[in-house]
Amino acid sequence: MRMVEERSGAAGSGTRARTRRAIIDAAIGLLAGDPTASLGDVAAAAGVGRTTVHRYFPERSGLLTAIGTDILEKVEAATDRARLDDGPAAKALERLCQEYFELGDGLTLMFETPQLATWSGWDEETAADQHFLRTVRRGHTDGSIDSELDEEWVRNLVWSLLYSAWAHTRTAGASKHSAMTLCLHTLRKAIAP
Amino acid sequence: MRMVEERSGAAGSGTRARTRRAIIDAAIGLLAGDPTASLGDVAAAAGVGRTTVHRYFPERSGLLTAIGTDILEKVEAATDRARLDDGPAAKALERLCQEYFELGDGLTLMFETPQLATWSGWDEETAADQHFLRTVRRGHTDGSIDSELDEEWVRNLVWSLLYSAWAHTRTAGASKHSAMTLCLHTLRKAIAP
DNA sequence: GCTGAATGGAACACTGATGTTCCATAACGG
DNA sequence: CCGTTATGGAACATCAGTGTTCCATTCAGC
Repeated sequence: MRMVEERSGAAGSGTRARTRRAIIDAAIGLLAGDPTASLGDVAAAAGVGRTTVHRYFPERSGLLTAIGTDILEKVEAATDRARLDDGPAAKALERLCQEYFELGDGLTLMFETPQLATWSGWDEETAADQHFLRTVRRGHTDGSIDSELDEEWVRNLVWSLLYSAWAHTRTAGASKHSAMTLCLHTLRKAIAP
Repeated sequence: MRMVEERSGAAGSGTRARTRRAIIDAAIGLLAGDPTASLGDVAAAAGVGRTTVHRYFPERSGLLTAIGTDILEKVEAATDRARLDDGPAAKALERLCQEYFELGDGLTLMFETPQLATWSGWDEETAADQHFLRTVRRGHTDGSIDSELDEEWVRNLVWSLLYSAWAHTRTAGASKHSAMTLCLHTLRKAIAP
């Protein structure tokens, strides 16, 4: 018998936690390429049986929610690492850009997820989101960000550039580094006053 | 009996052409919001019976192909209207941006369509695409476009900004005009040398 | 090595979308 | 006004994905 475990996010016994991660990671990688992939495909990609997937996520929506939560956590962690409150706001956004870029497939998924499921956490104001918007406003004040660009537009812009950068590595076959360079170069000029 | 008609794109008799357009337009509007919408939903949105949809497009993929072709035509037309060869290349891109912006839902769909169907026409070099890339190169020469940004990156950038602009009207509830202003403002700064 | 937890696979019922056929009715056009 | 053309709706077969159950097997940890 096991105690309460299986609460909110993480799993309990080592084996279960590992299997759960394997499924979620495989699902993120697979759904980023094809949001309509079946649970059977996810199971195959994770290297487990379809039955096992259903054991961890009785309903498809449960898996989707778990993915959403997982990505959200990664976003929060990346935001923390970017130390948004240090130095000029414009520089902070560049650091954030680099951190977010490392999210990889999770990034792609965030663009396509609205179609996957009506995931409740997106439009809600997350801590990371608020911190971002606050930083843009700080940039308006400290003069490092063009004050003609309101916060929401800058947020959209950053996400778009990140998406473009990833697309650039795929379509133009560019290296991650050169894509990031272009991305930052463009961001810097776009938000400069 | 009807003659050859029904060739490549357009339909034949007036009534058929009108119904066909109604279905395609409804499908574009609907699929832009939910790419997984069923043919029954499309029929309802178009104000016709599900049977009629199947009569025009025996298979779902046929409808998807028709949509792709339709959007592609609109893109070509918009590109022509932008008169890319007139004036400084940077200004030409701004005009193009404005024209593309008017594509509306078609724009949204172009981002999500790769998942809808393996539509052959996307990666193929269309006339509009080549004209675009050529214009960017012209901008590198005439000094109106930052030569550190290669053609493909500028193309990705323009599409991203357009997507952002539309997203901005939805999420931030901005007017089309103010979204376009932000979009152009940002593009101008981003591509300036 | 032993025991319970974890897994894989087969078999099943269920659902929603797709695609087809047929017929009665409405609209179009000369 | 009449015949052709286009349409709507019902009924049907089919199919793929989902979710469930059961059982034999394997694995992990003590």
